Amino acid sequence: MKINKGVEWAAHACTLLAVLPKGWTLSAEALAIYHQVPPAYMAKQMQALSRAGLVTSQRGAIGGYRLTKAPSEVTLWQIMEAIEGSSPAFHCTEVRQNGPCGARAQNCRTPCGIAASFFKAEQAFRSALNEVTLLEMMHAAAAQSTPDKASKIANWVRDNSSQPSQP
Amino acid sequence: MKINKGVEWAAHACTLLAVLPKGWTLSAEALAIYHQVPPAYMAKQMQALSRAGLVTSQRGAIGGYRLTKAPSEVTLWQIMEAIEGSSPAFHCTEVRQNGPCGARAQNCRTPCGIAASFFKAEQAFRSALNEVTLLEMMHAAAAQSTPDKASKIANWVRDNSSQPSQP
DNA sequence: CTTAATTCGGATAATTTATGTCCGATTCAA
DNA sequence: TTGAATCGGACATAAATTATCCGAATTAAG
Repeated sequence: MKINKGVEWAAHACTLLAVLPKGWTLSAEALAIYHQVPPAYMAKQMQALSRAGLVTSQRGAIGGYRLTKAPSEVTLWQIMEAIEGSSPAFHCTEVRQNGPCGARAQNCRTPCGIAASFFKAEQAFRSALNEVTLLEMMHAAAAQSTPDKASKIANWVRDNSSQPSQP
Repeated sequence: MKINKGVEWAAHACTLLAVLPKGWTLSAEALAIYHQVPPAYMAKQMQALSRAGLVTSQRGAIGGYRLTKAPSEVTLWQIMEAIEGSSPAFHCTEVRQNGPCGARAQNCRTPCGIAASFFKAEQAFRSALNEVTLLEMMHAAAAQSTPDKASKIANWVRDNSSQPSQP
């Protein structure tokens, strides 16, 4: 069981987008440079976030991404789900129906004890991630940051973000 | 994020070993036939369970596997850990130290908010699996079984298990 | 209105991991 | 001694992750 690297990148990218002035955008390339990760792959994660509706993309000359919702309305699970999909990690292959003593399909309407336990555990996992919002991650990052670093970030964001004209 | 197929097989195998008369064993091949899965790959999972100490292997003629502990002392997490290993699913690559605004390593002694949240969620996952014992899985399987199937299993186990001599 | 610049987005390779197989060395009962 | 069975590693295959490329779309500027 391993969580995609893209989930980590997407979470950090969203945290950075959250500190952006309202209406401004950061391009996928800028996000890749900021986090020092492969640009094309970073772009792929952003596209997944866009498909999931967590970010809005702005095309064209000074385009980029911005958050769709307020940071308090975005959870870590939503970000992970956008990248990894929502299918369960434990995929029951109905082993109980196999072999010389296999059960009939008609007696397998409800999941077996093993599958049920894994579903429950995964639900606990999702719930824990759903309780963490982007706002809290921003605060956690700010708490670990130094004043020096904070201004460095503010300057970099100012120099690398853009404000598309409003329609 | 996907859980190895072997985890499911190992869980079912342990559930079957749990109904075995005390001291008797089932070979990896018998377990593979019972669950209708590739014998060599089933054997690989059993070897992992053996390394983890959950089952005891008996080599030689009429050898096989038996549970090491009582079913009430074996949890679903122990089985999963034996197959998948205990390394976390979320591997933090310390993205915060990268790029133009990267933090210094000396300021990264504690995990960032994102990594901490994932660790917590994984802990919830593990705890949920740790609360499910093999005994409960036996009971769940028995509850879903029919009298007809129960005797079928009993007969099959009688015909395919063996009782090594005690030292 | 045209052009050039810049972006997103899907299609496409490369790499890593998971899955599945095979065979010799070892162990034990008959 | 022999045969049966396991263990463990080495070896193929399939799948998923990781990474890259290039066209279509969009927009600012000339």
